[in-house]
Amino acid sequence: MRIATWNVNSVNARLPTVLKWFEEAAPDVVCLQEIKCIDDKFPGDAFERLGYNVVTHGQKTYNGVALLSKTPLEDVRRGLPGDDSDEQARYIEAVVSGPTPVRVASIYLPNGNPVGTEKFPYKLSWMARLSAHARELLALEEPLILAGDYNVIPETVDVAVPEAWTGDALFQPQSRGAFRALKNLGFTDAYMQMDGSPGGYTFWDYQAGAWPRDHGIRIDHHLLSPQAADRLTGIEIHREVRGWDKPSDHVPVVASLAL
DNA sequence: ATGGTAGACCTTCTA
Repeated sequence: MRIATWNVNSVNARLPTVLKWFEEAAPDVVCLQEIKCIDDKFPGDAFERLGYNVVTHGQKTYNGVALLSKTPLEDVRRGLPGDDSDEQARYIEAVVSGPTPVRVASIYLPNGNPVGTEKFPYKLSWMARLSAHARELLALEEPLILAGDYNVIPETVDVAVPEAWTGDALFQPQSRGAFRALKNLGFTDAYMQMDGSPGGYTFWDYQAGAWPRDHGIRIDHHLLSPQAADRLTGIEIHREVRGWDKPSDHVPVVASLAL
């Protein structure tokens, strides 16, 4: 089973590109982020025609996440628990049915910039809520994958030009520490487990020639529970997609599991 | 030259 995560930066602006990748890569499960539309505006028909079941947690203009799967999605949760006043659509979770069911979450972690505004503590409190929820999910002792745009550069090897990111929320010690704390609950970072080589970037800014200069960062991650990590067989970063027409600034990342 | 691009959408916010 191949499980992908992709921040598409508007599913409607990018629909032909997204569908092209789906047809070429034929993933079994996809976690989308930044769909940038409400549920009613999500182009579900186009994905259903390709054989996917679709669940969304959308929002007008900003954010929005979705899960797509070739097999039915059950036990759907929309929104991260822990703060009923949080109106940002950044989390959806479901169980992918099959011989070995696997629980999958599509995560769009807050960016947090600029540091020094209310956005940064929002990021950190959202990460604390994610860790609290993840702890409960780990207690189920099931195959579990938390995949998405974490908006965290874990280590210096995960950024081409570290000095350009020192003041950025994605590379703050607090952000990186919170990511390590989440991982240390018992998760495996699929990329580090299967590859781990420097330069495994998943995002290149639209500005300042970041893509042609390969000034990227690795911020899209699959975190696997022990029951999922034991079945992990590979990780692929589809970086060529960044060179397509009208690309997202993120590329798809695909984890393979023996399920 | 305090830059540069992209998307939603109504003038500015988010990234």
